[in-house]
Amino acid sequence: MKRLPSITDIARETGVSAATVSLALRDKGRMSEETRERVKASAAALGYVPNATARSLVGGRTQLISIAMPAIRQVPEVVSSVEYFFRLLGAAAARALELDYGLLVASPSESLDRVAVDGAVVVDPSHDDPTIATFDRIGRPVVTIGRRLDRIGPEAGPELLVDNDYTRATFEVLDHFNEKGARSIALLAAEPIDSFQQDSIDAYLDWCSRHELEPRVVMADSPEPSDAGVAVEGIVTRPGRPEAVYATIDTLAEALLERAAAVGAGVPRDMFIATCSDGHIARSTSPPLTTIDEKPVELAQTAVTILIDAILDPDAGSQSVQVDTELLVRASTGG
Amino acid sequence: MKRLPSITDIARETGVSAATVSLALRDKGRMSEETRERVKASAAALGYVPNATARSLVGGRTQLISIAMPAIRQVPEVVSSVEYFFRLLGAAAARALELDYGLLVASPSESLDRVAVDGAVVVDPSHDDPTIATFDRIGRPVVTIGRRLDRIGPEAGPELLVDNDYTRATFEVLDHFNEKGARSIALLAAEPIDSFQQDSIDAYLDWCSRHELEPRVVMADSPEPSDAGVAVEGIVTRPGRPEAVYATIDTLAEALLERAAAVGAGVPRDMFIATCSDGHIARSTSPPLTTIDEKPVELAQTAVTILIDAILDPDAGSQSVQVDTELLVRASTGG
DNA sequence: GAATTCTGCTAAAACGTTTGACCATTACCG
DNA sequence: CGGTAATGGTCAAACGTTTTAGCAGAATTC
Repeated sequence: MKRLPSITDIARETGVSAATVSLALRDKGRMSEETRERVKASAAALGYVPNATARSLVGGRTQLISIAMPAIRQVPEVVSSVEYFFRLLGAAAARALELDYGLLVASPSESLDRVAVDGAVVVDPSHDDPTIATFDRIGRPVVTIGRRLDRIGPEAGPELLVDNDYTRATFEVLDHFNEKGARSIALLAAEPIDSFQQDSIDAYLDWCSRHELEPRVVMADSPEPSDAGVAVEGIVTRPGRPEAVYATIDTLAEALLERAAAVGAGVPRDMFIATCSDGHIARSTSPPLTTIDEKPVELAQTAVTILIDAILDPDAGSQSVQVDTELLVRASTGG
Repeated sequence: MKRLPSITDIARETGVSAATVSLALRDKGRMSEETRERVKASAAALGYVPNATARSLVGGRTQLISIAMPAIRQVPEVVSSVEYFFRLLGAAAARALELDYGLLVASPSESLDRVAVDGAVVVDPSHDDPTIATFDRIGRPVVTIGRRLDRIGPEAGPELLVDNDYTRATFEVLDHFNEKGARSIALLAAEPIDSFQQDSIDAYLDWCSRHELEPRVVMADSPEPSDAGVAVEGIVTRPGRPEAVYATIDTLAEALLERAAAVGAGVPRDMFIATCSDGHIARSTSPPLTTIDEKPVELAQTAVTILIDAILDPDAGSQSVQVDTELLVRASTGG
């Protein structure tokens, strides 16, 4: 790799010291306008580009943050809610760039063996995420999108959390079903259960007991349509078919819809369906699905903003922000 | 940000020099097994994490590469082919990690004002990409996924390119239409025309002239369904409706399919449709769409591999790899 | 028993930048 | 005209590593 012009080269060219060059280029320090201009001109002529590494070394900061999401590792296979994750990623990158940070794509479980980033965003953290453990230990901030299930030890830093209020969102769906006249409501979820699904299930059970309805939670082996077959079949078959189903994941709702059509159960005529994570799937089924829009763009923007605040002021305390979801009512629940 | 234990702290602890610590931890240099173990034990006890910045400064490499894709900036809006880009990104990150590199999400048009990465992958490069220009100038390798439209100046480094053979892919689709008995075939594309669409159009025109068929290229204002209305309408209306349409983008095909259904034109009964970029859209329409699978995972893996090769051996020459597409025949062309 | 090789380690330079302390000059004040 | 202030810079340390050259002593060779 060829040697790039450095601050010292400019210094030699213009006959000033390296310190002056450094200051001149960043419009700091005291010097004559003429010197400053000469330095800048020389820098431009030489095609000088500041060396971020050297800058980081003295500054102690890399201006880099990372984002870890489970979905990214499974990408070669089918990932549910691709659109959700992609939006999350895109919005995070954009916000980071605005704040003059770079965004590094990490995978969870990758327990960084070198210090390279100033902080991390972790999406849907698992309970034993080694990245989080390491970051806690070395005192680098981590903001999670979705609740942390661990929170271990006194060494853990302040809690930085961005999340949707899934309890409220679930209530909203169930109330909507109720208003539309559904009396028996089932919930369809899939392994593995993350904090989001756990919250939804809890809220569902709570809601059912308040409304004195018999809860019915059906679990699929995975969000993939092929693995959801049995669970979906069980819901859709005739005796005991619920009047409404809230599926926690869009692929589940899609599978359910297909199966319902196959056995001649009309949606929304015979059954309502709603799901979480608005995206292409929900919009393009027939009928289109009523969904909870989780506002991934806001989630990511908020997370990055909080993270960078925490980097700039390490002594600031915990921060916990809830991003409101929005119920998008579509034809699958009668418009 | 609290000061982390450094190599010097370990040196003091164990009573050896910093150089020895550095060598010990990386299993290099000559020293007694006992010393090596003592150093490692001390490092572990102190919770030492190597400082990547310092390492980069002396090594001249950051172990970081970036990936730029147009789609990432448009993410707050609707992005066509989300799945394609997400897979590209995920596969690139995974491959980079395997090779001990970090992947930075960049946006095109962001003309890096500091040197932070060792090389870049640019997806669907535009003709005036400032990132590419800068990288060329400072001698950092860039591999593009999709042909470069510029290639300016003698200073430009070797060409590093990964691409699908869209000519071949387009021929395959058209031959498939032909075999199925379609006589009039239209092509539907959308502004802005990138290298991929240009290749497809050229191939289409070529194919038509060889088969002595009248070509019919229809352009939409953008890939978004809302902007494609007029173009789609023009194709679908009765007199002169083609027997088959190849839409270069999946959202176009989807819009076309919907409009066809609306005017009572059955697919595949009255018209065949095929599209590019396999993804959820193509799989879930009814009927499902015949597509060209571009193999994004392979594209990204290859790109990252080539890039890192070029970083490790800057004097190696140009590299150009074609990744084979696969025609996935589905119901929209009669199975 | 002198020359050579091996072993185990260290010193110091280098990477490119930032920053705080300092130092000449020249200008200004009363 | 002596003292203070402003101007326009420079010096050197520091950031945490890697790497090359070298050195003292022990072991081996002939």
